[in-house]
Amino acid sequence: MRLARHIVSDVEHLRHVVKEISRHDHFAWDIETIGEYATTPIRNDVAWIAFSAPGVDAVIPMRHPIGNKIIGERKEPRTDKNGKVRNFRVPVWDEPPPQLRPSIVFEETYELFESDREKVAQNLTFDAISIAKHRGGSLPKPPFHDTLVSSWLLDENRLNGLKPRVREEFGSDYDQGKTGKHIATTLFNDVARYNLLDTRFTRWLRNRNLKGLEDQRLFPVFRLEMDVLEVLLSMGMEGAPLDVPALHSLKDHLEKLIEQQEADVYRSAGKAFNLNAPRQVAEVLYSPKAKGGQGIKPTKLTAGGKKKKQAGERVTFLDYTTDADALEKAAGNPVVDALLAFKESSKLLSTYVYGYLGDATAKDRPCQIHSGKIHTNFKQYGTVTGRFSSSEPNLQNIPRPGTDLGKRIRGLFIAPPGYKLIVADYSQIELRILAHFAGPGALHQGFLDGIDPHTITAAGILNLPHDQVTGEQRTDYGKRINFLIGYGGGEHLLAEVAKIPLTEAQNIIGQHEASFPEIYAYKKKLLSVARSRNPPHIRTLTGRIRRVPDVISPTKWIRQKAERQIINSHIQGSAADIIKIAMVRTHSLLPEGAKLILTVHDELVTLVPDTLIEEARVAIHEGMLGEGIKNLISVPLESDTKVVDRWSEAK
DNA sequence: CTGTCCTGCGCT
DNA sequence: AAAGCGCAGGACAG
Ligand SMILES: Cc1cn([C@H]2C[C@H](O)[C@@H](COP(=O)(O)OP(=O)(O)OP(=O)(O)O)O2)c(=O)[nH]c1=O
Ligand SMILES: [Mg+2]
Ligand SMILES: [Mg+2]
Repeated sequence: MRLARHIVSDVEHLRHVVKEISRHDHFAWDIETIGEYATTPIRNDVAWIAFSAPGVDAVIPMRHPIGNKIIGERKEPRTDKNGKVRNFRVPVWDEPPPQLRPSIVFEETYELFESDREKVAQNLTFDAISIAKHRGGSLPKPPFHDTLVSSWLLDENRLNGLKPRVREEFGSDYDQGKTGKHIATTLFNDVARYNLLDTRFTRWLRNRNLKGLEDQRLFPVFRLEMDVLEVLLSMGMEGAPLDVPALHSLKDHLEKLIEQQEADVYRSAGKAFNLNAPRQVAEVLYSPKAKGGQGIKPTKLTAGGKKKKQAGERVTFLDYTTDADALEKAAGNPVVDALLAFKESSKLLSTYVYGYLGDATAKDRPCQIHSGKIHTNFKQYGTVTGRFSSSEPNLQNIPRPGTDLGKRIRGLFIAPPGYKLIVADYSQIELRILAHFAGPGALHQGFLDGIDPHTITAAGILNLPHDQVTGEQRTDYGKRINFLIGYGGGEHLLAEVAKIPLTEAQNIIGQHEASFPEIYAYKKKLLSVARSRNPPHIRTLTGRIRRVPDVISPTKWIRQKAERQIINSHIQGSAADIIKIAMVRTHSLLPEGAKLILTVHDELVTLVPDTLIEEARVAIHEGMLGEGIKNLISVPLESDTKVVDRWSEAK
């Protein structure tokens, strides 16, 4: 490859390239980003952009900081993590060649991204949101092909990053040096080559994946996913508004609280130790009183401890778990009680408060708040079942409002003045899907009759009348137990979770089998279908595939685990299908000004101007439950919808 | 210094 | 040995 002629550094060349690309009905693009916020699409600086179409490969540098050779060395004082100032030797490079200004590049390429050509990228949301900044906030227009998503649909179990995919499909290993991780300090021509190859291989991969989608009859799901991608773009641009002053007060509150709780533990234990270090905690709790410990009898091994035992090694009390469950069994011991209190607040402070505010002294802990909003990364390819995952930060594990601290954290997510949050969550979603798949029987009939199985289960276990089951009891003794049993949980775990004797747990599982034979028949059939295919797999409601080769493993425990995964994936994956369809429908039905901002597996959070509440409510209802979605399953779909100022108020 | 594993825990 | 996630801190390897 003659690299130089693909590098675009003047406007005439750029215009020529745009014209060449325009002759095709699709093109791939890829960007390289730099700066403190290189991996934050709403904030990063786009330093390079490259395009690829059949017969066209062009790479356009815009703000690469360095040239092609090292010309010296410089000492730079930096503070290390212990706060000490040290001198680091850093290379000095020559100046980069002349580069086009981003404003010109995005002006000249503007129409390409507006056109009806298919726009191809690997992890398209990142590249699209990153360039929207330079396009006056305008996102590229569909149609799209995200090769990360198509690769994932074709095989959810493998690494679907560009490098491993290219290695697999084309046998090329073009970046052993991990250029992508440090663009700003990589030589100009090396970045150019890297950016060009990424883009070209993305286009090639698109062509490969199109064939695969066809072969595996995955086009309908792929089209759904590309519609979902548009919604994710909008959500990524919008972000979730945060009550920043309240976050700072909460920080002060938690820091004071934790200081006290820490002191409480040390006082009761008679010594100081690292409360975040499980082995140190185990030492204090489980070593005999004579040796200065608490002499508590350890109950359950850690995963590592179990392995040791299997391997025939000796286990000590350092191999026993110090998790909250184990500690609760020793409740009453002052060290344990103080430790439990500490664990709750320290988890919340480090994950949700420091996590959002970041640490100015550590560049791997950036502040996650931008103009009062948090923009999570919803990964469309983030699970093997079809659900999204959420990261940087994860907004799908915000504490429930059941405790004071949980309420204060969930309450940080707000509607600004003049707006409301509409929070809509499907009712018993996966149980309804199970009823659909299992067909006629008690569960199916129950849903037709309007029952709430979570409340019924909780009432049964707690021996309470239905109308006396609290929301928390419904979750802890209803939901958890229904899904535990439904997804193949054993009697010991059931006894543990439900806090009932083993015999009662055995009874409950036996009764379940007797009351819902159709569920067990469905599972059996599903597994035999899965096993009959090569490789073993199932398809969800929309035809999404989950491949579980382990279901034919000769090893019993591996095979049985795979069986549970198949059953769970069929149902969880179908629930994911439903929420994805609902997102696409809702997005297009919402009035201008109302925006979907979050999704939590079976929940949609929408930010709505006060004036549009009723319109938006109707749109969300229609999106989640209307014709065309409710027909997907044979039991009614229901949702629970709340209009609130703070997320914590929806419960 | 960076990267990886383990333990533990937040959520659906 | 219900399923599916991501993140923090400690411990350790390089
Ligand atoms: C809480 C929980 C949920 N899930 C799955 C199944 C649920 O249907 C799905 C959504 O979770 P939830 O919305 O918490 O539960 P739900 O929809 O069954 O009940 P509700 O009427 O209160 O909304 O996530 C589990 O697999 N295990 C669990 O412990
Ligand atoms: Mg629900
Ligand atoms: Mg939910």
